Amino acid sequence: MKARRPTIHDVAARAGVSKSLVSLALRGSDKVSPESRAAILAAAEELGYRPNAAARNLAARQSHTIGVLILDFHNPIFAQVLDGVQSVVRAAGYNLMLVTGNADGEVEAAEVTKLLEFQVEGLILIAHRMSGDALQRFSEECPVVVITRRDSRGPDIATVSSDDVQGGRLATEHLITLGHRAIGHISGGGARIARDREAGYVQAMTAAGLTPLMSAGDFTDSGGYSATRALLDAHPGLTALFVANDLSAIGAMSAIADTGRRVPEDVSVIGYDGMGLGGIPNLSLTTMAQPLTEMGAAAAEELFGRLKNGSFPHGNVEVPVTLLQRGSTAAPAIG
Amino acid sequence: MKARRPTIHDVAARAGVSKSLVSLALRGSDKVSPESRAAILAAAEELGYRPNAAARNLAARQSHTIGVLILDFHNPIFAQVLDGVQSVVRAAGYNLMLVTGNADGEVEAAEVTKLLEFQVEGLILIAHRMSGDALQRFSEECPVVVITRRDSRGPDIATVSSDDVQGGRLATEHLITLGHRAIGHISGGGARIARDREAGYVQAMTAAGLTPLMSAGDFTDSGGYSATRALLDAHPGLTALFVANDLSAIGAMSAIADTGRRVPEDVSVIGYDGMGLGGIPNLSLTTMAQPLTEMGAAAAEELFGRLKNGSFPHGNVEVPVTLLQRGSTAAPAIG
DNA sequence: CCATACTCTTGGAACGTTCCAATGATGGCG
DNA sequence: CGCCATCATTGGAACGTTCCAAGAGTATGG
Repeated sequence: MKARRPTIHDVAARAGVSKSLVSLALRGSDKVSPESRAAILAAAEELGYRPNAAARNLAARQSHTIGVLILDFHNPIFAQVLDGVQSVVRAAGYNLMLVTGNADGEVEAAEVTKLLEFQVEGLILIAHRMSGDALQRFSEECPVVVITRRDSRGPDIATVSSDDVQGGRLATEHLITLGHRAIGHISGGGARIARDREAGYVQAMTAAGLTPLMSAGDFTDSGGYSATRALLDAHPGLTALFVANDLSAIGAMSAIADTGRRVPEDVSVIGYDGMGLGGIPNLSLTTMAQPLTEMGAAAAEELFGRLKNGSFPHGNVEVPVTLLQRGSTAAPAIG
Repeated sequence: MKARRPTIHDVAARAGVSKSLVSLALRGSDKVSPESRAAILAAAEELGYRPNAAARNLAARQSHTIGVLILDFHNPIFAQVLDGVQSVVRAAGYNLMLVTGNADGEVEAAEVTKLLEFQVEGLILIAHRMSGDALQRFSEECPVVVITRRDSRGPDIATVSSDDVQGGRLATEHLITLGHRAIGHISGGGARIARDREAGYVQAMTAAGLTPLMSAGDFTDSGGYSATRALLDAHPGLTALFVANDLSAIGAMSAIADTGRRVPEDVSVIGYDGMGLGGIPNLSLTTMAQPLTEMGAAAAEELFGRLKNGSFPHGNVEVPVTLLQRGSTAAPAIG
């Protein structure tokens, strides 16, 4: 079958030097004579030599690798966050190991465990569903930065998040200001962030003397669709909807269309996240926007600050959510 | 700072056995006495022992890991493909290492190189932009399965793809059958797949005696948007558009809306891919659908077949594209 | 001309596992 | 009672690197 991969010894033999010098030369040390370097590079090239990362990490006792957990690849907002993470990590010359647990806390913990077995030097969680306990245990082994959630804190845990309660409040107030009274909420389920946004909604409604009307989605497009169908069946008089995230809001708008209503003429819709797709005028979804790519970059900066200087530069970064008014919200029809 | 991580030796000492027995017990061998097993498990637990993957892979001379390259995390269709890959890989008890080159062939090659340094046993490319040469070289080091592209073949390369020329033809013929004559095409740029779909479009148009009218996008939503604006400016009389992929089609629909036209009353739009979001009635995008998750699963099956039996079960899998007629296409307005 | 410094190079000891051949203990059987 | 098979266990040699202390050779300065 396939021949054994050439090792550093093979390169050394072919170049007529010791393995130590090959190691030095290949890593670009300046204490290798030009002739030796040339011979070594040529030998490596001819043999098709490829260093063994396992051996390198083992011997060097460090991996130069950051582990990243992504909540869900189907939601494009996480790709935007990942862009920010990746640019900083690449600039620092580090590697990235990327995993997902498909929004299941148990699977996530198993995947993160694998990352730790690979000796990652730090962990960035682009949202997650793990228990506080699990997170705490992981943070004892390497520094952790959590994006979007802020419920677990500690000396080895940094967070990059926004105020979801406030965001939920602002979104609801936008609808109230437009003149809506019958305002529903499609929640994101039991997750922490979902409950915060929901709490903001309830606060704003209560403060305005209005009755909260809710239906539970799950942050997915199809979940948003069915929750909206249910809520519209129960309360046909709704004129506005605050949906827990943009992906669900896309589903909600479909549900609205399917009941013969128009957006925003019959029902206004505001989402949450500021996803790229939402920026497309066609969807034209009014939303509470988070600076997604910046959040990813900030998380990576926190981590490298910690890796270099022993402590997180900020520890807990709070980014603003801003109302991005587009075409899916309007004043209610008179009557 | 942090204490040195406990090793297998520490566990052995604490359990009062040899390191070899610990290794055996931890891997679930049946030739370890129940008492020893219990003692070892307890010791490992108490010390918080975590095996070192680098050492394991080095000593075992295998990584039990599959490398996966994803073209672009922003396009949700690849998440669907990944679902299929992941389910098969997990069922086989293998690990996954996931990378992306942000649709840049050079970066992709660099990322794949890192995967090979980690001794991945196989490679799945969920679309890619690398040169045939680069691909060939990689395939000499481990078996490769390419999804969506079929232009590189060889004994160590399998493909899972559909007939993009045919798909482009079918999409165009759908519009022709509806009665359209002024049919434009928003292409995906110079990539192989893009050119194939474009070729199908040109074939169908020519066969029907119609003039092809094209504008180059780049498979992204914003690229689709601007290419569509340009094409509509140049040819205001267009009544239908075949767009190279769904993500671009979403952008195209926005552009159409921004010029004051409606879909499908003024302009029909057909996309390509069958992305999940397209299934939402609101977007309601007619599309040429590929069985995305199945394609991912099929790719993984090919790879494991090769790993187990030395040869790919099929080598080149062709999946069908089917017309998924939804609300974005209709007969042209009379006049 | 010798001591010193500097440049380049080297062999061996790690790193934390797995694998293997070998060892000791136990029990059944003729 | 001795022999053999079976079972549980062991130490040492890999795996392919990096790191380190030390060596060889050459130039520098007194």
